[in-house]
Amino acid sequence: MSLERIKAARGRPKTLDRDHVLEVAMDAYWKEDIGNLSLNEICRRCDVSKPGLYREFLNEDGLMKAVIIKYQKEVLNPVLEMLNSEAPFRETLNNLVSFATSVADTKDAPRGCLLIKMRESRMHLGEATRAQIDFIQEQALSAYRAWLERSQAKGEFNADMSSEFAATYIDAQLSHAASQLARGENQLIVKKMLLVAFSMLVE
Amino acid sequence: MSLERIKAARGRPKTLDRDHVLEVAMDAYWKEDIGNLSLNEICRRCDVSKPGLYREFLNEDGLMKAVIIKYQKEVLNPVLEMLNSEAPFRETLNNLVSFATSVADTKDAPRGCLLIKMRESRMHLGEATRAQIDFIQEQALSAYRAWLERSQAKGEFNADMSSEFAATYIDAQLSHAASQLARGENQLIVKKMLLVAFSMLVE
DNA sequence: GTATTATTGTACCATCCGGTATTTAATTGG
DNA sequence: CCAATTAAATACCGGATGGTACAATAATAC
Repeated sequence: MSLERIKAARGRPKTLDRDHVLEVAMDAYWKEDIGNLSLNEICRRCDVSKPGLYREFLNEDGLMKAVIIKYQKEVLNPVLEMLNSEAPFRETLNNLVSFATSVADTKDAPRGCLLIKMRESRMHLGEATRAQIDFIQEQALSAYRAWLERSQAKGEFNADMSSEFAATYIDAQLSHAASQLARGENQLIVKKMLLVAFSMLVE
Repeated sequence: MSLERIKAARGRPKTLDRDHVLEVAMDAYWKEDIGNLSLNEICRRCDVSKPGLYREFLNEDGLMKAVIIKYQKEVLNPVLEMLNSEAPFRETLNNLVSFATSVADTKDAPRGCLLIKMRESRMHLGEATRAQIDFIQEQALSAYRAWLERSQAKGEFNADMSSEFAATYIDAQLSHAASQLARGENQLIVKKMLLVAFSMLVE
């Protein structure tokens, strides 16, 4: 029995495709200049009226927050999963580097990391989006830290620095690589720089 | 004899203070979000009418180019001068780090580097400004390179990488530090990270 | 004093922005 | 068939933007 069909709602049927809007918006924020991307433009691109968008997401802040949450689920969480692997420290670190500097071969694929882009243009974001970004950031930092401490315990990571500082350093370098890619810099050079920056972590 | 007085120009005497406008604009672009700083706002702040500003600088692009040139003269060139010193490699590198992470103790002093800020918000800039930024960037990279090659010749720098790559790496790390400072991150942590990132260059 | 030259600021232009009031359309419940 | 409900899109709001037309002003040249 039960919710095969959800009771056939009351009023005029909804035609707005929430997921489609989020896909278009995520792609746009990821590839283009966040501060110069208007709600109007997004409405145009996914053929949705402005009041429709406001009904669904409340306001621009709401849309952006929904976008970053989608990004978190689809892109960031899989990365953080890598940190739970029992693979050797070196290997996981290399995986991180490879992942961060990988670029889909499609010509107009997004480059860099949407989270980092948003963090960099913090001033253009609303309250809710900012809060969500800070939350994700904290989450990531503690994931790095836990991974580093596990590696320390296994004797695979023993650089002369606190796990907290190392987590900050790794996050900073990966973020920097992401912005370089977003700015269009050469993928191989960026990767080489990351490896140099991490070289003292692996003896 | 001669140009004690410059011939007392013909028409209505100019009252617009070009230098004052440039000071105000440089300060503003340096401290605030470039993409959200309108010409109107700058006019308001230095009490100049909009047509006056357009007459002096042609357009927004012209103003920004004038600002970055002023910044180059007053801030960047002195840094590049450091690279001509005959001091040991380590010492000059440390000077670079200290300079990059120094923050005036005044509460509302600008943080980070205007050049890097502009490079990061490239999309908000006009043609002329972009060209000037690329020019400065090339200049800086070859200054780093020359310095590295001189240090190599003196046997003070011998990391296993080309001087070109090392120059790119150093520039990237210093730039990253500048954006972190601009974003308000802790000055001491940023400095510590820079030192770690450069640790493999000095043995 | 009058023409010439150059700089000034007011007041305006079209365009876009985020956000909303309002009317119209599509459906269910009775 | 008629109310109730929900979502739709048009058309608008005030305000900001980059940029300009234009008349007023202040000086020199003659």
